[in-house]
Amino acid sequence: MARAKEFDKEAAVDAAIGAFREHGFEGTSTGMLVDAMRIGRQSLYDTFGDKWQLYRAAVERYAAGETEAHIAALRSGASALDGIRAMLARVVQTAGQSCLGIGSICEFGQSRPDLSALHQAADRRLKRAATERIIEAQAVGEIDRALSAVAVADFLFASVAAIRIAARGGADRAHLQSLSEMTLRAMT
Amino acid sequence: MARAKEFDKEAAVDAAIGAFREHGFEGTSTGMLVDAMRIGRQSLYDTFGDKWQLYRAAVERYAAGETEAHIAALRSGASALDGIRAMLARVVQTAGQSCLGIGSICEFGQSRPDLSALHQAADRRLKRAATERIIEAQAVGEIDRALSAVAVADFLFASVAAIRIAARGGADRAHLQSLSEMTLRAMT
DNA sequence: CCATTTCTGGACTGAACAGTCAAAAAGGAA
DNA sequence: TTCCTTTTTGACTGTTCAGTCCAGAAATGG
Repeated sequence: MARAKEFDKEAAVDAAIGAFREHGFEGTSTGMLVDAMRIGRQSLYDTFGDKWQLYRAAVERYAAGETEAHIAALRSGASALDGIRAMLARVVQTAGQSCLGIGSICEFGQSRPDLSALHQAADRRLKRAATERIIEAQAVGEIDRALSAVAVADFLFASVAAIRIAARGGADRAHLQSLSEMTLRAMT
Repeated sequence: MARAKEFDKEAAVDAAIGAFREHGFEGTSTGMLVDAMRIGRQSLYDTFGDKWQLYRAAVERYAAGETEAHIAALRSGASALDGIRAMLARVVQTAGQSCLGIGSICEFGQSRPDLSALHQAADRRLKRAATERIIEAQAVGEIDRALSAVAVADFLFASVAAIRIAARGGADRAHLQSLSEMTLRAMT
């Protein structure tokens, strides 16, 4: 055996997430990453390969955490609709920090298949969970039965993106709250 | 007097818009701009100052054109609601190209006041026009009178952003169509 | 046709960039 | 301790970047 790593890999990725979400991939230099992650330059390259692979690792970890939080909120409510409300409330509350997922999609669109694959995987997981909860809500009449549950789930996460972009553009809490109310209105 | 400019400044900015909307500010090099705009490197610096000023000019012109198109669509319909439908239909149809406004907000957030000022100006103009039309629609009962017209306008443009991001993320026409229908559902 | 200005193209500059190297330091196993 | 392996550190490399400079060609109006 030999010397053990001094830093925590996941904590380092979290720090990278913080840098990338604020400045994007192109706007974040390796110097900024080294500073933010508090590790040596070589450790970065040894551990993650290169800047792009680190970015992918950051997007993947961010997506996993965000997906988990969304699903936990969805399941938290007493009723299914309460779960959806809780999810939107969390989005409004945390909208002060920009979303790495949206930033990544805006910056690269469909031009990097390896990145798109990460987004699609998170998206599927998220929409499956939401669709289940929406069907539940429809069963008890909390959400209009005439609507396609999948279409409602699509709309729900499109609205999450809308709220986050509005926040990034400078909208205040009250405006975001209003957007989330309109979102709920569309489905009930 | 002396030689007149050979290239059309506005056409050059349009070409810059094409480059910036696809790759963002940081992702677009001056070399790419010179190629896209079909002008000499020196002409670019003589005419626009530097890369950032060119970017601002691009965002400004893009915002002006997009605002104009949205307002024209809003006013095109026989009824006010038809105008809103027309606007959303145009957004769905043109969602194949990424939006420079959204890209710009995602990339820079509130960190560049000169950029934020451009966005705010376009936003105000757009929301004023939309609010007028929404009030009109409420008067004839096409849109729920219980809603705040301003909140509906906010939601409408948030939904435009949502549709465009969904498209950038790979959603097909049918999905975007469904999002626009849900948007209309929230206000009627 | 001359003076003036602009366009073009390429060469250039200093800074910032992503990524590498090699020596020093640190841990565990014998 | 000694030896081997890995991490760390900071200096280093070649490239690309934004922006400048220059010289010649082209176009306009006096």
